[in-house]
Amino acid sequence: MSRTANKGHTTREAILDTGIALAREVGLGALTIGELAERVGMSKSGLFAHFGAKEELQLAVLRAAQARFDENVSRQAFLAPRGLARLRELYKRWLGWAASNRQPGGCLMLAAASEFDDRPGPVRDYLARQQEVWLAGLSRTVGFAVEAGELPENTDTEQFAFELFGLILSTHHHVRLLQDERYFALAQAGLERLINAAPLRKD
Amino acid sequence: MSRTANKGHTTREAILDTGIALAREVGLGALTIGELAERVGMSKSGLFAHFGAKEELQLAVLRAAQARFDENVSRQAFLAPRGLARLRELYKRWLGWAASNRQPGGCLMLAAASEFDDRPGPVRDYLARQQEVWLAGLSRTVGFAVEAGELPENTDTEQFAFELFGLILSTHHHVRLLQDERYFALAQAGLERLINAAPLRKD
DNA sequence: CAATAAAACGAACGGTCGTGCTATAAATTG
DNA sequence: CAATTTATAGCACGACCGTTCGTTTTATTG
Repeated sequence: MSRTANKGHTTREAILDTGIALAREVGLGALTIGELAERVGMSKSGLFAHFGAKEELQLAVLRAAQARFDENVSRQAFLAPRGLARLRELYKRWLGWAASNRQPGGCLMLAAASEFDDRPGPVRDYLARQQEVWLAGLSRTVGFAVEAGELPENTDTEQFAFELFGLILSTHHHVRLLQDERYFALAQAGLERLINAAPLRKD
Repeated sequence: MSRTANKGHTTREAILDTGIALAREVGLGALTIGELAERVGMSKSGLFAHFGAKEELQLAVLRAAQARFDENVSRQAFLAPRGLARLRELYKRWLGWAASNRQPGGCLMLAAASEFDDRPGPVRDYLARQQEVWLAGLSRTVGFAVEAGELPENTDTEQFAFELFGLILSTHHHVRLLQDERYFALAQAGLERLINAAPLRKD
């Protein structure tokens, strides 16, 4: 017994890999079992047996995408020391993940959030939960820069995180729709303005 | 002959009204002729005859939504005098349009852009074109405030517009996904920071 | 009102959807 | 290697998809 890999587990991973790619192209809602099975090279029913329901497949794809995001963005950025260094590293990796058009489809979580924000159910719940966690993590990362004395003491970290998110979204939107890499420069300038004129708490 | 209204034109308008609402709920790509026909109260084939192809229906729905946006946001904001007054009015109306959850589905154009940014074709082309026009209009509106002396003379209007768009997107994203009206306050603070610490040209 | 044009319908088409079942093939275990 | 669990395939189902076509109803016009 090779511990990590039953046959089932192995093919399941392969399915999710291809599923992420396919969902990026057509959208998570339009992800179809037949098309996915064909790409993976197995039968519809064989693939279906792994998940038992379409919605379970969607959730599994989403969880797999989230795991890759955590690995490539969060975990890597956490290798940088607390403060502006980590914040900058996080922003750079996040931007690369979300708006890079090296691979088609952009960020699956952002696309899925936009697609499912009006469809109650487990998918939406999962996305909302992850979003809350991510926002809180962002605020904390900004907070470390405050603690390090690299941002004003009364910086509004939530406001900072909210605006940082907006910069990512604007870049994502414009790069993907208008296919113009020029927007990365605007994203960079936006971060610098956030740092140099950070939003302050009102009280 | 009542000039504006053949029977055909009238029902076409009704179809588009309902079509906008339905597309907001399920997404423009998942907009279905049968479901739409049922909601309008007519036969599938009868409805289909108005457009001749699914893609034409999608484009027609998109154009109708754009017309409503222009009417309720752009045109109304242009009643305010050039400068910060108009900019603030535009922002307020845009925010209300995009992120208000009084009616379900949020902004159709934003959702459609996210859905179609990877599907080449007329729908994507239309969305990209409208996006360029809108960004240019935003920059010009900011420029008027510069001309009025209400923003620094060397304000980077494109950067300003890009960041303004990010604030709208961040609000849209968070309000719709997390159902928390609190984010409107962050949107407002973001605009004030843009005005009080406007991005400047590098040269 | 009659003639004509426009609009809506109903039925059917080939496809694909998600999802059950039953049988077979492959991997794992003793 | 034999026994058994696990994974995959094949087939069928009802439902709905976009689209076509011929017919019927409704508006418009002279």
